[in-house]
Amino acid sequence: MEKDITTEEKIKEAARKVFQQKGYAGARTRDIAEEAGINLALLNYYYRSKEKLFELVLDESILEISKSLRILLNDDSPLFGGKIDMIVDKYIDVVSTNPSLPLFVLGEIQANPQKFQKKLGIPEAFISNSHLYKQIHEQLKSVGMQEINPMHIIINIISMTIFPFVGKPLIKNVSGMDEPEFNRFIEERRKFIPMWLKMMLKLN
Amino acid sequence: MEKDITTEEKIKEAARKVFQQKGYAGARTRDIAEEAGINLALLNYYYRSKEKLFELVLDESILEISKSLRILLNDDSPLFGGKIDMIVDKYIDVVSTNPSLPLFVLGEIQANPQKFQKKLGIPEAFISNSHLYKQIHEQLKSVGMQEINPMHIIINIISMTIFPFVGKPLIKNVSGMDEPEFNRFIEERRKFIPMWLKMMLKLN
DNA sequence: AATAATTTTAATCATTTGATTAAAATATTT
DNA sequence: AAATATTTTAATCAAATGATTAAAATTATT
Repeated sequence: MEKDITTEEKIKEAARKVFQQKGYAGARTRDIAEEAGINLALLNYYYRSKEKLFELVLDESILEISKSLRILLNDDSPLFGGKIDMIVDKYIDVVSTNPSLPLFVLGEIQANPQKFQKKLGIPEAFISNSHLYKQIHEQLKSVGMQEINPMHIIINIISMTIFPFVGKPLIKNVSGMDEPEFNRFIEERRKFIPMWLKMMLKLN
Repeated sequence: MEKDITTEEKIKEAARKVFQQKGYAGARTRDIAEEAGINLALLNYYYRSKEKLFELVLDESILEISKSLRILLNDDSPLFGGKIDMIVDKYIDVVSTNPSLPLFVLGEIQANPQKFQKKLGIPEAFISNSHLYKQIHEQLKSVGMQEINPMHIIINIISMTIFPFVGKPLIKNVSGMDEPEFNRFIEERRKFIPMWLKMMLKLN
């Protein structure tokens, strides 16, 4: 019983890894089986089909992304410098923990947009209902920049944080950074991104 | 003769479209043939194999990206507000013209990193030799922020510009924007991104 | 321990898919 | 116009790949 769950979980973890690296179309069920160290038939025994297994992995991936976004958006501490530091720090943590997640999900959406209409649903203008959105709106108004849609600032947080991970191989190449240098580069951004955001918001 | 080139070109354009949408693994040669309105065998007649055709499309894609980056990095006008406006404007133009290009290339790198080692080569720390890098360095020094690696600012330009395209479906979803709203959003960023960059550089 | 249920495996199937071939159609040259 | 070269097509092949099956191995139950 204990071992059953272990095998099933082992397959899902292998699937997650292979799907994230190769995408749905590029992943071979045999690759997943080998990665998991199991017989190919077991994959179908536990998960019926490649498609079903993929749906499972994808749903969990989307959930993770939603969760991290919700943390970012709905932290209810008042908006001042320290809050910006904190949410950026948390967000970088999440992305660092699963660096290939964003590119995986974005790539699958591009390959199969219609499938995601249902999966994502319409969260009723999710961002603009968030606490952070309203706080940014207030702050921008108070410094006379109410013509800026707070959405821009939120997209900037996400862009400046996630893009270095999405573009990592390319960035390492055009910058000449090696792995440790790149990691230091990311660590530096923990301080700098909040600083830049505060400038954008004329905060402090 | 005229018609030969047209057919050949038609196939390559169809391949570009299908590869960009589905990726190498997800693209069927039959899809490409159908998209081009030709018989499947013609694809192999002109390009030998799916792989060869893909290499061609990919090489051209990488070239386009390199080219746009070079424009950004090596503009030799002096660094002041107007220059920032100009390079960001140009860069948004390039990305708008081919919005699915970045995600395509980044996805293929993730699926097949080793292939890109050769393809990209090591351009001897490309960015840090650039004119823009040196200008940003000077500017940061002159306002007492020499501890900031200019690479950060360049990555910020690229992030804030490209990420909205890479993440477009997801952004539209979590923001509730429709297509025209999203386009207006991008247009707004033409003004805002230079403004934010000037704040980061304490320029003006 | 015997029986039953569950898990795992090896072998095989059927479909998809990249590629080839030989013939037909079309264009070019003589 | 005949001959030759080029382009296009329909049919087919072979390999890859997702999936199934029946039997073997293992674990749980009685």
